[in-house]
Amino acid sequence: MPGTADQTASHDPDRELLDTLVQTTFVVMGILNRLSARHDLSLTQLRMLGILRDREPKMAELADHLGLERSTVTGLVDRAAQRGLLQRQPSPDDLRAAHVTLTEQGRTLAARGANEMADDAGFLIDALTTSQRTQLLQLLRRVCAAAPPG
Amino acid sequence: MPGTADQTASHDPDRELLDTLVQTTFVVMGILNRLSARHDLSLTQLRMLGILRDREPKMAELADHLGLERSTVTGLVDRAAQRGLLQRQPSPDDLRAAHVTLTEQGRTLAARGANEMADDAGFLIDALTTSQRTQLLQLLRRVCAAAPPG
DNA sequence: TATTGTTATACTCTATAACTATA
DNA sequence: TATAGTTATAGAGTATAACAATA
Repeated sequence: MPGTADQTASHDPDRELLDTLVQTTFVVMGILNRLSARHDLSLTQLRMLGILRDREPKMAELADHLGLERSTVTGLVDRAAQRGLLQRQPSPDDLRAAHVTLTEQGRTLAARGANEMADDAGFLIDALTTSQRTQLLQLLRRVCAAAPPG
Repeated sequence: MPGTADQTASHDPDRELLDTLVQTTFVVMGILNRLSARHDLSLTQLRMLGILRDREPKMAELADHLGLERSTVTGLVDRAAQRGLLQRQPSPDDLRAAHVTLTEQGRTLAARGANEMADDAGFLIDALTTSQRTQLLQLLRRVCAAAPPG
């Protein structure tokens, strides 16, 4: 922070909190990236599997969840389907639409990812006491609640 | 009896905390992605500018900070240099090595990114009281402290 | 010999624009 | 006409392997 006309974290406590939140984001992203790579997945693919664990959205809905363009999702789904992780199911009420659903293999991999995340990221909260973990959970829930529905 | 391949967060509080941490990560990543895109930057490029605000690392060091391969960073630096955001400076002690340094333009953009982050992500902590913000900062610092040096 | 960085190559990710089939 | 999804295209991000120059 020294050296520059720093608008950085300096003395604004909110700024400092947001900086730390961003730093935390990169830490978790790194862990998720390595975890994904271990299974020959991108972070986006892993995230997609996570989303599909409790949803069977149409392509456009999936694109919304991911915050990506429909054409991008076409490719993501193509590659995942080619690996046998998911399928396109025709929609009963709309001949144009397709629902994306996990295969057994996809469901297994998604569950495995969740388990490995617990293993790989567990050390992050090792230094926290039980009550600190509870506190952090409450606070992060409030933060997520502020975000637009994903 | 979790015979029901119990999906999501179930009842393990640590699992639930990590899930929420991941969810928070995707929320912040989305904000950072949109912020970057607004300036025709990728998230990685924005992050690189952030790193270079208080460092002038060699290529290999920058690669370590980013958690990417040296060859990948060659391309990232090439494109950023072409836009006038940074430069390669020859190292005084090693003819092979090059230090990466921000240009004035790069420094300005990095500062602007930090400011806009405060604007764009501020709403995430709007619902928190002052003491909750302090609490969250302390907790996240502890989480980041557990991570390997970046 | 080992290290620093680049090049060559091959993917995946991503967006925009144009297209098709259905609504 | 409008919507769901794909295709075509182009560029960025990423890794692996091979290479040049320096240490």
